[in-house]
Amino acid sequence: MNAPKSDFLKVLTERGFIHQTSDFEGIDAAAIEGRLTTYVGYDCTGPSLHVGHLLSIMMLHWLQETGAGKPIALMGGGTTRVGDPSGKDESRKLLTPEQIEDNKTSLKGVFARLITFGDGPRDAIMVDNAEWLTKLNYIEFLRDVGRHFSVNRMLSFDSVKLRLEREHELSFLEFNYMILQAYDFVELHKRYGCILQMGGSDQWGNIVNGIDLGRRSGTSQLYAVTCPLLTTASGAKMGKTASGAVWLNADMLSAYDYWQFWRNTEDADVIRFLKLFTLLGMDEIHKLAALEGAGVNEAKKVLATEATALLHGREAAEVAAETARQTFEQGALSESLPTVEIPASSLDAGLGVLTAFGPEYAKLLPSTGEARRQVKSGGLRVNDQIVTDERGVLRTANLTPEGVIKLSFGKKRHVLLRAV
RNA sequence: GGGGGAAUGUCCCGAGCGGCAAAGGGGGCGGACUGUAAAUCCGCUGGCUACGCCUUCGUAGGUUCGAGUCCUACUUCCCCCA
Repeated sequence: MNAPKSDFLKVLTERGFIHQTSDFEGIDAAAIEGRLTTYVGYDCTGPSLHVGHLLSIMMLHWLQETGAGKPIALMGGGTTRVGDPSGKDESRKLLTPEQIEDNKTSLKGVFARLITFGDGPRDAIMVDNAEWLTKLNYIEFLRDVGRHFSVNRMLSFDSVKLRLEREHELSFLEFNYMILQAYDFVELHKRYGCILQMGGSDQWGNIVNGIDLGRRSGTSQLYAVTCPLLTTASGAKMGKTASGAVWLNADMLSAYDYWQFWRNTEDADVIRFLKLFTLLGMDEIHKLAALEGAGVNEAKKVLATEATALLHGREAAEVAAETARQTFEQGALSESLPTVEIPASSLDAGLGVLTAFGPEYAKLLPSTGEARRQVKSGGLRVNDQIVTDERGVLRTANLTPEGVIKLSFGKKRHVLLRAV
């Protein structure tokens, strides 16, 4: 591939967003003319998106930022009713239309942080494929769309092949997912002149299906861009913290925890992530790249703060950074650590340590059994004192002058219990 | 249509003569070492009102003092014959 001429592809290329493209020159030309109306689809399977989705949202951001075209965030209100079989062994249990609707509402907020919505020609729009998918007539659909798909070929796609090879059930319902996604692409072209679909590298097959369907239905040339699948340098799938997925919604994962997630990046990933997940200029990133040894920690802090600021706002990011500084660098007690309120009466009565760490209170551990094991391996601390007695009890006397009890699990996770 | 196999700890892979909370990996978590990193080493890896109790081996029954293990039926998948 030749050097890109458009700002859009320049940025995407130098920041490492591109895994595969269907026609680099063609996309480049359309971007220069500013007519690269582009969509990315998001399923509504959960109440929040997670870091894995962030990559494609960033691509939409750059699309808009460089004036390459109009971003379309497609909510899969319709396709979610079918379920994408990609990469999963089991069928997901079907969500009710109500759940999907709730999820959709919950997902929306994140996009506005990174792309500008509105009515102008370059403003982003959000559409829901339920709008057209739920109105389809089966026989008509089969005749117009179904005839363009070869089952022989569909069977060869990874999403399908994986299930078949592993002897797992693949329902006819899920089998149709890729057809619907292809149809979406063509429909978005008809409605909004959309000519590019972006997505994760696992979506390549599905996107190309859409391009093929477009050609056969007489649309103009459609394009595909995929981004790499996110993994850490040591090969692990990215997007999990110790406490679970890295959600983008603030009510699912606090700004502090989000900041911590980025702070704990492996050395080898810092620069790559700065390019992908922050808006810092390349020259600035190159400066950070020069840091070595323990100095890399400075780059990690920048990464954490910038990434958090994008999603949760600058102020929340600064607070998270400061909380971390006090907690980790000074070993002091920061009152802005995640806090759980407990009735003062339960301290008067005495609260079992194991219970305090468990799912009812601090939620640092999933069960008291797990808490018990952690006591044995010295992983729990109360006010920085290692817990040695699993039958220990927290009382009012354990409250610090600030009126809290600091519970720590491992070296990195801390929760304050505040008596009220 | 006939014959032969398979399903195990709800993260995955995988052993399991009738006494089994069930071998071993991987992954995950904790500890040590570090820099809130990686690599390495050690420990842990069903639940609970906890020297005891409860729930787990595809589903439902049965035999037995006792079943993951034996029998019957069912479900799903694989292989061979037609």
